[in-house]
Amino acid sequence: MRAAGVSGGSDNGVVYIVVELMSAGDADPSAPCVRAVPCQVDPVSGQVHADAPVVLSAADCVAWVTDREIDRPRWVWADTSVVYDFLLARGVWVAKCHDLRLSRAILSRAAWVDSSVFRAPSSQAEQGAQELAWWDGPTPVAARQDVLFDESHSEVTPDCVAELERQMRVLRTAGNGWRQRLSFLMALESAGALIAREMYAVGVPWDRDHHEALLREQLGERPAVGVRPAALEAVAQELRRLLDAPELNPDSPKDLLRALNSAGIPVTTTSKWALREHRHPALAPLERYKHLARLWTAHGWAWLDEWVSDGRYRPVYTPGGVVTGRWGADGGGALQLPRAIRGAARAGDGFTFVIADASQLEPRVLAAMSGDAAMAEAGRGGDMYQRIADAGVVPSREHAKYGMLGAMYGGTTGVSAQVLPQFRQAFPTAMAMVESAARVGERGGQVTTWLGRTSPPGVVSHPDESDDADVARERRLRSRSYGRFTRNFIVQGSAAEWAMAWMVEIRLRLHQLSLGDPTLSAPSLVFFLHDEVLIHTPVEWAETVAEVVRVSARQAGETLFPGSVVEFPVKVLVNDSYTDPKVVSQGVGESHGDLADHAP
DNA sequence: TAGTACAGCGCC
DNA sequence: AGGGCGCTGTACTA
Repeated sequence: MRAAGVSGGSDNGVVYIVVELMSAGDADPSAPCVRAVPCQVDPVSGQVHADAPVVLSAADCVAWVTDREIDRPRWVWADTSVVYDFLLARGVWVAKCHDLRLSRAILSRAAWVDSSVFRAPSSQAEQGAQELAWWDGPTPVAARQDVLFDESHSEVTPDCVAELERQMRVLRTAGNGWRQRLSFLMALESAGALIAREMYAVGVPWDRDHHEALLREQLGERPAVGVRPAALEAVAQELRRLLDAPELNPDSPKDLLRALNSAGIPVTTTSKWALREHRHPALAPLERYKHLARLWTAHGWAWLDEWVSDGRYRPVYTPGGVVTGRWGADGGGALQLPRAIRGAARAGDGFTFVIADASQLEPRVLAAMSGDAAMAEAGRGGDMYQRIADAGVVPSREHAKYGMLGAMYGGTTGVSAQVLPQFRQAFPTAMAMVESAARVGERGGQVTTWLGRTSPPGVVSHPDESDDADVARERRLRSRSYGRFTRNFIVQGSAAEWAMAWMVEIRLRLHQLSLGDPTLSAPSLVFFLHDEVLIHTPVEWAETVAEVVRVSARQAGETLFPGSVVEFPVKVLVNDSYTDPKVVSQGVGESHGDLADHAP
């Protein structure tokens, strides 16, 4: 299957259907609910030719498209989280969309386009300016489903067709190569938004009893509100005794720091890594206290009450929520679920999880985008860090790992700085790319990811003779810091693009699978963590799904980096609970996604 | 009382 | 070590 949803490089001939919700209706799929405007986009000018609007029910949405023999039109709407939630609740699955807000954010920051039309209304200045501001603002309360169609809140009626046309025109101010990449990026970002809402709708099967047993084991019984759990209070008491500080509140860093200093521990911060430099009988219990306190406050009973219902944990993702293009999370801590509680994610009866993560994704993306042949070669057929060590570039796997992290993050000390010269020599092309990105950032310039997402403008600050030494030093530090950011931006952001392409491929293939068996028991993507996905699937499809995950990784690499020899192996694990493929399947996981998978 | 800054730690 | 986040409690400001 060619992944139509991903190959958004060209929009020639694509039919766009602009969709707006027009009536709350009810859950009845036959009730009229959306106004749909079929459009064609002129490939040269970007002009949008709109047909007459049609009013559709949810049931119509699918049938109508089929009747018109349109294969997978691109649905266009202001906000995926508003319109798609509405459609999903009525059983409408959408193959691909164009999220106007997410796409506008990409285009309006992109270095390679002239986006002035987003800021300069051509006519009807007052009204026009308001509408332009609407597009850049947050989703208005009135558009959210909980208060949908509450007219009192909406002062501006956004014109989705007009916004689509603005975006298509802006896109065409980019050179041909960047136009295709940005177009692709918008397609990926929009598809990601679909996936994020589908994940929310499905949820991760979550075993409350298991989670509570885990809490009881470590913290004791659930305490009254505002009271420390017994086990935590016991550790606090022990700390007060060991530090000879009867009034100590270990939750107060200030209080704690004072107590530590009084006890003769010369630290200036109470952070875990600083304390590990010292020896004192209180430090082990303190680390234990911090661990338990975190578990209790962030992922304890209150978390369960708020985020798990009907046996499902529903992660709230915000695609494009991070400057680099990574997804963010909004409540529930979807991107910070501690390993310690992941075991509470348990597959339902007759189901299991396919857990997959991409091995050493960022270095591989760096190798591919820079075209560094040596780095690509180091990633062939196995553990990249081990192979770098084996090749004699550095003495050990650890050196290779920290060297790579230093290259991508801008490490200046320790092992990462120490092996920099060897890395420069062994991987000149890749190192030149990240170091060039760093220099651009240091000068206050902007860099872009592989698909053209652009870093925020840096702060340009020129030296001045009147500066004293401190000011000059501060400016140098800021400049270096921004350089580390832009250095990492190109890698982290491009890796996020790979991850989205991977997930979109997986989604379309899983959908193909379920077409053959249109029952409720289809495999679903339920969780995502930067370079890792969790799929809930009927047991009998687990191996098929595992293969889908591997094939999709290969396809994502080929789609993003055509002709590149860089491999993107994934570790795949089939398990009834959410455990870590990195830990559980050393060796085993690789044999799933092994060399045979990458053979021509 | 409400909002915000910061420290600290969870994840990648 | 170095990049990106979200969430929590404490401590502080308005």
